[in-house]
Amino acid sequence: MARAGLSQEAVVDLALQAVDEGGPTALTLAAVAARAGVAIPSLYKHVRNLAELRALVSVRIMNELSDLLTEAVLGRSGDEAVRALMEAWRAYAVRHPHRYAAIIQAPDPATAQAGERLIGILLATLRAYGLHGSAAVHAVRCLRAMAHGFGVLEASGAFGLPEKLDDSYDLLVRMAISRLRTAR
Amino acid sequence: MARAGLSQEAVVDLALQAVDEGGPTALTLAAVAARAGVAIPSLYKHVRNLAELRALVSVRIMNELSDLLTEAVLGRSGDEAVRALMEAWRAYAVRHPHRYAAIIQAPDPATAQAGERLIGILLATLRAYGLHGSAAVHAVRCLRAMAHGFGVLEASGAFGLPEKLDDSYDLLVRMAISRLRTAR
DNA sequence: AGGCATTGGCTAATAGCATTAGCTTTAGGG
DNA sequence: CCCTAAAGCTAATGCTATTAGCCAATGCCT
Repeated sequence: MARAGLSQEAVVDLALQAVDEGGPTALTLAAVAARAGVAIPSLYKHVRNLAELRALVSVRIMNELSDLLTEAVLGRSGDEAVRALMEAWRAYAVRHPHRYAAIIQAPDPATAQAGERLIGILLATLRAYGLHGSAAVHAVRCLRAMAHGFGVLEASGAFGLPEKLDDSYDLLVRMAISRLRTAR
Repeated sequence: MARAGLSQEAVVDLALQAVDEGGPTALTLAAVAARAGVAIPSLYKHVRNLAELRALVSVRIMNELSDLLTEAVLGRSGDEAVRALMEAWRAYAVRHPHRYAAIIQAPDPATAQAGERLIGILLATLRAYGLHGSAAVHAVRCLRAMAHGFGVLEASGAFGLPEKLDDSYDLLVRMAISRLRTAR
């Protein structure tokens, strides 16, 4: 029998595909195996169990987001960088709502590391405001809470009113920026 | 055989208990039935299926939160009201992290209604700033994104650094308030 | 080239879950 | 006192993850 030529990478790819199409609850070993054209137990050769697969998916998503944020702040600084960062963040959540909804996982070492990378990007962006140490940490947490909260709510359809979401997000970003400038 | 004397209310009570102890994934018909001292299929006399039970739990949680927020703003207005509101919100998420994590559900009519009640409270609180119509809607969305984002991240243990979370949240609230005052 | 260990696939079996069907018993109102 | 509606039950189905153990393909080493 010809081998399918799977790998952990490939399995995670297919898992992401499943998430994109059916949301986080559609990430099932059966769905991934079907996509791979393989029997379910074969997946255990590449992944310890479903929990690990979920963690791997989460890490992949966080890294994807980190890449986009890095690209967004390249060549910018200060308010402009923060605005670009926040816009890129939301753009990712809007473009891949299901994927974004799958980002939250039980805390485990692998995802923690991916999360630290994300935080590092934010910290670097805030250096332009002269924020270091604890002040920067607090500011980063605020940016995360804002972007993540908006992303989660938007992705889950919690904003039902007809007002434009772009305008709401714009206000949110201005809330962040104005305080950052004075919080030096 | 003596009846257990269940009701939809009682089933939701037990479901909430299960969520509190084991998180959203612990909300299973088996767990609820065990708590009720009843066979699993008996639950279907009180609840259409697991999805409906989840929605009912979500509604219950949102209403609980709404009650707390209402109480928090009673007798206050303006900045003080917003600060009390945000503090109460976070306090709920901290006190019941698992419960808070179970709040997000697929959009359905019942939860939508509970969500509108929450939004109504926020809108009323913002009236003190002279915010009406669209401006108020945008501001409400920002408050929701901030409080919810922080709550989700804190409840899931995403804030690992030693800096005090109280201070981070305080900065977040100040970000909101300062812009609200000038956004009239 | 040939042997052989490693690897990646398989089938079969188990156990937990939700859901449905259909039966029995309880409780309470005429 | 009956008898109907509600609330419980058991049994059966089908989906899920997971484990055990088998077999074939791959590729390295001589």
